[in-house]
Amino acid sequence: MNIHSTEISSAQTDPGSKRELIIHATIKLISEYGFHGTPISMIAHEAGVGAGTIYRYFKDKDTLVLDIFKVVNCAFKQTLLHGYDANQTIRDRFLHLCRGIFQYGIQNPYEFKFIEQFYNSPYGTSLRREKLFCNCGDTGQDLPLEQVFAAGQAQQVIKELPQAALIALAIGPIVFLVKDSIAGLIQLDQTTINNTLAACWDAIQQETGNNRQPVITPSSPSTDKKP
Amino acid sequence: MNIHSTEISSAQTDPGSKRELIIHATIKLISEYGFHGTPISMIAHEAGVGAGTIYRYFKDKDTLVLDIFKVVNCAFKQTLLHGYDANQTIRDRFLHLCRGIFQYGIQNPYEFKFIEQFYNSPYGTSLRREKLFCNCGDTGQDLPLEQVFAAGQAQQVIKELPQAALIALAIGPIVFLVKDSIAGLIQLDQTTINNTLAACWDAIQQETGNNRQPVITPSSPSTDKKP
DNA sequence: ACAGGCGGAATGAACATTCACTCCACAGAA
DNA sequence: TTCTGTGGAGTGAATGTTCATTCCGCCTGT
Repeated sequence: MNIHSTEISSAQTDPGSKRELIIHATIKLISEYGFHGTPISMIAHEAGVGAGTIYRYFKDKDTLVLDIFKVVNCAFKQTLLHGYDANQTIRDRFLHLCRGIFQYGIQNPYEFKFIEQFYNSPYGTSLRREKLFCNCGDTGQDLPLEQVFAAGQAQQVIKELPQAALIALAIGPIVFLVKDSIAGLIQLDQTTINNTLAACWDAIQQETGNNRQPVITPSSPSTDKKP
Repeated sequence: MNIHSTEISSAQTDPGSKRELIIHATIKLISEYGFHGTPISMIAHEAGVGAGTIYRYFKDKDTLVLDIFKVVNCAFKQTLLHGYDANQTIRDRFLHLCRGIFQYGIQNPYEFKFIEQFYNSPYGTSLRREKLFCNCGDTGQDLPLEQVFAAGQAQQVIKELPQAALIALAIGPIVFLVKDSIAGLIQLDQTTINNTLAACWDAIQQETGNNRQPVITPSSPSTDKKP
């Protein structure tokens, strides 16, 4: 068997093995310095292995990072689905998923920043464009958050905005805040998290009527491109 | 006079000059590939100048990027303040600033991603931590968005959340959406922008009473760290 | 002719990757 | 049990490449 295969064996999940040491060192360093900012020599040093050892487990630096991303991204998604109940209300399902992102980010700062880095890299965006990034066991269909939005819009509980905008309104603030937390710029307590999650819900929920204010454009007349 | 000084002279703002060509090439490439991902040779080629020429205008690669960041970041802030009226309502001032970010990002995708990259780099976060990043003519005081939040909280128009959370709720979705737009994943029309801005306001505004729902924590009992 | 901006080859440092070697666990012979 | 041969994990110096930076000669305007 080729040792470079991505098949999961006991040797590949045993913590303390060279392979796991390399993976953790890579996640930690790349989350901080980025792909091009972390030489193999630095990874080897952080992992406490020889540089050559890394090439016993991974074909090259690209493969190393790509393989790790797949594993970390899948684990992240699995975490979100833990305890997820499709029979709950739209709001509760939404809060469950968003809270999951929050908690994952706080508990796994290196993995969180690693995923972030990857998604914002040229490779990440091309993956996202081709929708190839969701083959971790799920069938390539919509993410649960997108299902919640679709269901919520059908029930007129969630605003009629493009999916991308809803995702931005939900995830954007969380990613922003978690990054600040990881950077040590703020200290997140449970109350702030709860209130922020509630605010995210306020952003996407469809109000039932009364005093909705229109958004007027004061300066620019109308710069629509495609109506 | 030292040519490496950051003082602004006519030679430094004339578009079409070697210096400007280098700056624009750097912004474009670094916004796409990041600092370590863009060699000087690539910048020289993109700018259509010799590699050595870059060192006639900038001491080294670090200085090049840092100098550009200062200029771009200041220009960005100036754009936001254009047409800003401190006598408007909290909501209108908020929308003005957020709309400005949106428009700046769409009209200046390279500069936008460049700023993003920088803020998320180790250098950027340390700058943010030390609050040194706002010396572009302003007096180092709070950003206008923070002033709006403070005033809004005093008037009980804006939620009692930490400033960092309010900023995340306001800017997070916009950054998220603009990045998707730049990556070509979505097409932003003015209606979507308006509705997203309104949703951002919904996220931070203090509701006047009635049916506020509490956010309950289903699984975790209470993981507060500092009450 | 000459001063200085400019390009790009030259330079040395840092990098990704390779490879000849060491070390160790274990199987089989004695 | 002890000795010995073997295979494969592990190593880090060696290799060739790429990078940031320097330097020198060309070329243009005066």
